[in-house]
Amino acid sequence: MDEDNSLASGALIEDNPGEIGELDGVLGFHIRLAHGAVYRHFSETFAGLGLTQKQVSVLWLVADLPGIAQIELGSRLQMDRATTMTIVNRLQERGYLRRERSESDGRKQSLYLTEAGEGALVEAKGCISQHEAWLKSRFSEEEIEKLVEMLARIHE
Amino acid sequence: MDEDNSLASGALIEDNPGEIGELDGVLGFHIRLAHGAVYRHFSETFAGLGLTQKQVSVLWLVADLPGIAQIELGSRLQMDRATTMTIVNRLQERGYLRRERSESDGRKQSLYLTEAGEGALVEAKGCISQHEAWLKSRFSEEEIEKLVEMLARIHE
DNA sequence: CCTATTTGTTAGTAAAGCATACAATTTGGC
DNA sequence: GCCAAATTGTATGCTTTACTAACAAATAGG
Repeated sequence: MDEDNSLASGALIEDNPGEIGELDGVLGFHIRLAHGAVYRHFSETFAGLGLTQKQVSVLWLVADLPGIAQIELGSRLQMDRATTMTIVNRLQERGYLRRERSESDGRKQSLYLTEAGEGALVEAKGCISQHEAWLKSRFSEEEIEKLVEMLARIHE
Repeated sequence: MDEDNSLASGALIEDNPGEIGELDGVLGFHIRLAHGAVYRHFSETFAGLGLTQKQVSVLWLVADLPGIAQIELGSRLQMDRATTMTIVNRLQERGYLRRERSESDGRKQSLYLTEAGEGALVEAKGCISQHEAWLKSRFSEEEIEKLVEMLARIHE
């Protein structure tokens, strides 16, 4: 069959802008060692809600920026338009999100949370709190701050 | 279509045994923050070689344990038999790996590196060195040790 | 006003990973 | 020694994810 040279562009850092520093919101971390020894902690936190991390991210972002356009949403979460479509579609089908044509620009869809969507986000944030409690049971506040600070340094 | 409740079992920790502590071999790390702000560094290190991390892991493991059975290899890298098959197949097609029926157990395939496979692994290790140099340009040795130590604590 | 760009949408594609089914082999109870 | 059960490898097909390409509607700019 085909080869699986499926790795990305080879760029060492693939990141996005945004603010670091809020302890509030650490979802997990993940280190790869060589030899396949993958040590990680992933918050599969949202499994109980039937939500993926990406979906929660979308809800969260729409809550922060009501009326955000799909293209802007996708860009902030590093998804292309097609991928954004499928995620927004599913959230809409579940009744968590609604679309409206933007008045100022008829090409754009303005996204808003429904009440159900707000409820789901509240639940998701509850899951994050649980996860953070777990994190804090293992690491001191200084350690986590140090970790976040180190991450910030990656992007300098 | 179907829902995308594709998350794993909900287990908070999904890990594997193995030794931590060798600075030698840190391939990258990756922290997820809420709200979709994903800060990470992944070593797309092997892209230039046309190898994925999993493939390198397989080569590495076979080099360490010549004659290892597919099932054992897959288990150590947390892949099921089918996934292991495809990866081993591709590496074999490229001439990096060869299979032999185990003499002691006719069900098993014993895996060995070819010379080409050893060469590829050497190259891959070179890439890791480069990556580590990058890491060390940003973090002190104590910081990395601290990081690895923190990871170890996750699994206690 | 006409062309180029942007945005959303759909459809098709490729890769990763999994479950299932099956064959060959080994193991264990009798 | 014999037969059922378990193990291992293999092939097939499915699901999920994410991408590209093609297209339509709307906007922007000369």
